[in-house]
Amino acid sequence: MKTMTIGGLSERTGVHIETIRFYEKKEILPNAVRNRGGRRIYDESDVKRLNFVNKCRGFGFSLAEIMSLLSLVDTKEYTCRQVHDLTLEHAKEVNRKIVSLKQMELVLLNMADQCGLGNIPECPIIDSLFLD
Amino acid sequence: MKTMTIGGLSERTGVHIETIRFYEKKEILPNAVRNRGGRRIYDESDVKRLNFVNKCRGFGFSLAEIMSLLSLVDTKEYTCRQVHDLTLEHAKEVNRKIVSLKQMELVLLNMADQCGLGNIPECPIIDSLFLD
DNA sequence: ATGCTACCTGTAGTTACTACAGGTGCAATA
DNA sequence: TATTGCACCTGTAGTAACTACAGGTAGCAT
Repeated sequence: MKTMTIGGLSERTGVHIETIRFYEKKEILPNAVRNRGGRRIYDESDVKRLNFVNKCRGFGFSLAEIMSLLSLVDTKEYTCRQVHDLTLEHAKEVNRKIVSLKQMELVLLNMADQCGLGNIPECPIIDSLFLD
Repeated sequence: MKTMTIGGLSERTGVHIETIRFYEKKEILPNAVRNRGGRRIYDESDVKRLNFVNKCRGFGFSLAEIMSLLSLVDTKEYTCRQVHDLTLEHAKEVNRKIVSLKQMELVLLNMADQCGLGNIPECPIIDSLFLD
């Protein structure tokens, strides 16, 4: 029996109401069952699914990736190895981002380091950025 | 004398033609001078400014941040210290991203590690994501 | 004169939401 | 029972930073 309102689901999962409706429109969540008045009603299985989606988002998976994970789950046509590989693939992607951000950080810190901290308009950062 | 076409500017800077027009619309670049036929023409100062914008984007500055940097430069009302502080601020932001990505990476690798790599449907990753 | 390419404008699509506007269900209070 | 007020409804527009397209024109070479 579904009795939870969209507001209740939102509170249980920490996902904004608008985002829940957005996920439904994008077919990440199934079309919600409605009560007589036309309002969405949910139960524990909806909480589980939405938590899954939310956790995956927290790990940086895109909605497209989450959809493919969910369709594996929905059809039950997944193996542990498939999920393992997808996860590792994603971890590699995350690592690539880390590496490039680290490089960026280094350059920024170096640039800042070369500043005289003076109150004069000349600034080596601006100068170097305008070069070439 | 401006003689460079938008295609030339694009080649010189590595910035797509559409992006150059987009920057103009967003007022990051000034409205381009036009030739008799109504086409945009550029010179070396435009190359410099666009390179500045492009480098900043490469360092992860948002267009809004770049605009504020450029307006400092345009009005010549900046000091080395101001630019230094903005740069350091941004470096901190980059660092925060790195930290959270590292956490994410760790969790993903741990999850993958707990997999049996088997061809059975049961998978601890899926199970743990569906919990709570 | 013809044809080709580079250019022009304006609009729509991308990702993952968020923020409205204008209208309705539902539960509690007077 | 009537009314208030909140939670909900749909649909659209806005966000960032572009990219892609459609339908039309400039300019150059042949």
